[in-house]
Amino acid sequence: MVRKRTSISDIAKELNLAVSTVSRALSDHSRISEATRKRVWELAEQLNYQPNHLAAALRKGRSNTLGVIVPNIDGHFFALVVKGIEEVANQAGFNVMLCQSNEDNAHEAKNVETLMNAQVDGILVSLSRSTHDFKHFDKVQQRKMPLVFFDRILTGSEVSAVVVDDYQGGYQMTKHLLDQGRRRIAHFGGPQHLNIYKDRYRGYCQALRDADLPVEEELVVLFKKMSLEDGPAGIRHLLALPQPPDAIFSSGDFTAVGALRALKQHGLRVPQDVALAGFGNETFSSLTDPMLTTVDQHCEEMGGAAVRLLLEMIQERTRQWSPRKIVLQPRVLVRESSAVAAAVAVG
Amino acid sequence: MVRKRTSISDIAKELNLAVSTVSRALSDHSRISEATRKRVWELAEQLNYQPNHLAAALRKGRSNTLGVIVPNIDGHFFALVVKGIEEVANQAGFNVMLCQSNEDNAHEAKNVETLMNAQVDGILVSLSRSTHDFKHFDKVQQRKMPLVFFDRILTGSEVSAVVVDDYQGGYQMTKHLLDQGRRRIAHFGGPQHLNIYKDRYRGYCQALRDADLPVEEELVVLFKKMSLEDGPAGIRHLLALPQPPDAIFSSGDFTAVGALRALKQHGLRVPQDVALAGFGNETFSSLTDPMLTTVDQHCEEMGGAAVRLLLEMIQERTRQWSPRKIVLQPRVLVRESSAVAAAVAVG
DNA sequence: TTGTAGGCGTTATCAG
DNA sequence: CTGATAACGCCTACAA
Repeated sequence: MVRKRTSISDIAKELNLAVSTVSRALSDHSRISEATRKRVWELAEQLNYQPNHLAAALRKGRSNTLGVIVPNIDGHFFALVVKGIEEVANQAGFNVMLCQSNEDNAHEAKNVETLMNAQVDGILVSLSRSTHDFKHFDKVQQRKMPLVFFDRILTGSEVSAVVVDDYQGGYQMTKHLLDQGRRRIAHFGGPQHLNIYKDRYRGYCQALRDADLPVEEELVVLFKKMSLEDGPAGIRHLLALPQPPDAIFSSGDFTAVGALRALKQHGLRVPQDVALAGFGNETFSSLTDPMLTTVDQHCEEMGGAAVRLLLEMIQERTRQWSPRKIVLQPRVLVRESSAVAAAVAVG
Repeated sequence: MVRKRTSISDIAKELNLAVSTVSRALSDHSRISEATRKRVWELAEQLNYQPNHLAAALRKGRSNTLGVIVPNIDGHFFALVVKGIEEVANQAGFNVMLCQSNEDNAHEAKNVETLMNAQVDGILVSLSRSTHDFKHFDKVQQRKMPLVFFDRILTGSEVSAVVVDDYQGGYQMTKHLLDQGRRRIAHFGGPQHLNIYKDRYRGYCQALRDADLPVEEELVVLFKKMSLEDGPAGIRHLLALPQPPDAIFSSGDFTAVGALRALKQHGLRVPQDVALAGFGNETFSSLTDPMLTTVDQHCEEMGGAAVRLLLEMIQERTRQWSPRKIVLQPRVLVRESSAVAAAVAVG
């Protein structure tokens, strides 16, 4: 007794109506007599009718599904962004198809293909760390498929995007460390072809300059992955200097925590000997001892904003969008690792 | 100049073939002359033909999409499970549609509707913490839509599922604490209608009994959410006892870390005064000071296994599946918070 | 080996 | 206000 789904035509037959009439009754759209509208709805309810979205999608040319590509989902940041994306998308009646690039360029390209084939109505992307060019997005743009980037984009690219003002984040954080009286501030940074790491670094530099301090090359350490393990490596480098730093601003929380552990092992006290600040407000950053000063990026808002931007593009009939950028202001969270007297949020 | 996507019939026209021939050539399926096969593929390539999956899905009655419902995605556990799900699903040519229930029953019910309407070929679910019954899954089963639960299921329910042997996890962890010489071991648990919390608790009880120790009611604290904030609350309760515990086994890492912080604030040393163990191997559990002993659940494997089970069900033509359960063995990770001499992984 | 025809479930466009 | 009919793009008997 395998029940087939009831379709619009089942209802039509039962009620001696034309399918088109039923369709209209169901979608409330055109002019329909209240009487038949009611009859149709009641029977639909009774037969537990569920519209076949695939058919509708095929007919209408839109699937009501958004594609999302993120480097990964097991970090705090993207998990929250995805949460924001999903929430807003669902509210607007869109489903979300999720893909992870695993920080891999080739995988990302495959994801793009997948989503295009799945006929999504638009794509949201945050670039993988190994992505240096846009060529796998060419097809998307040729197809005039709405495309919005978030957080990670290529430096200097002209695309629609929602990003955090990483420059401000880097600037404010460095300024905070300066305000604490620190003068030799080191920096742990990530790959500079990604806007986020580049901008944080730029903010750091500018803050130093504004304080009439030089940017000392030996105090800047750039990593490829900004992983936990990079922390100890960075610390080794810094402590080997003739004049080690009295503060470190890391462009990522993972590396910061790695550094924290390494500093402790070297017998240095945080923040007394070395102040430490991260970036990203990962879950664990408030669970370390001392708790890590970091920068919050409004992850969920970012996801929501990205979806709204994408939906706008989808709604516009003229498929000629000019790149539009939304910039969110980050927030410095001062915690124990940077302030001798623990303080509250700033900015 | 809005390019329409090229369809199978465009190719057919261009090559003076029937659409069916092209279709077959493209899917390599039936017997086709090598010559035309080649011609078709070449033109397809040249025109950058992309199959319209919606149409195929409509025709074949399967969308090659799996639906996933998780309580949330911003914790380590589900993020990793989803990663595993996605990986295996993609390899098998399936897309993943993601929904979060936000630990809310009503939201979960809505998610189910959404996925059914999206015509997914099967659904993977981990129950929200506020879900006490299966009634919103009735329709899924009526429709004979493949359904697999993972991790969180209702205690004693007969469904296909992939779970961790939480009983063993609880047992082994408690045994580990006993092996460390602890005799008054407290337990922080979660809602008992969920298998995971119930089984961890059962394991705890049995380990005590096997050591000829009583399960003392005052040492067992059950929480609704197992959040970070529950930790301090639990600690307050335990320290107010005439005879406080010398160890705590928490059914979740968050509560454990909250407890860790509270213990420190009370001037107690971990593990010297109180040994502490969590459950879940959250990212942060290895970043605390001391590092937290916990239980790893093979999250990604769980996701993969769940997908494989679901795919099996999808492939079976007879839509008469008998509930099948896969049980993964957890792994106790001994770290600083429970062992005076830090040790290695056990089990 | 290839072509013909019908249909998956909806929606849109015409008439009536 | 309602009905008939033609797509949407693809697949699959069945026929040639």
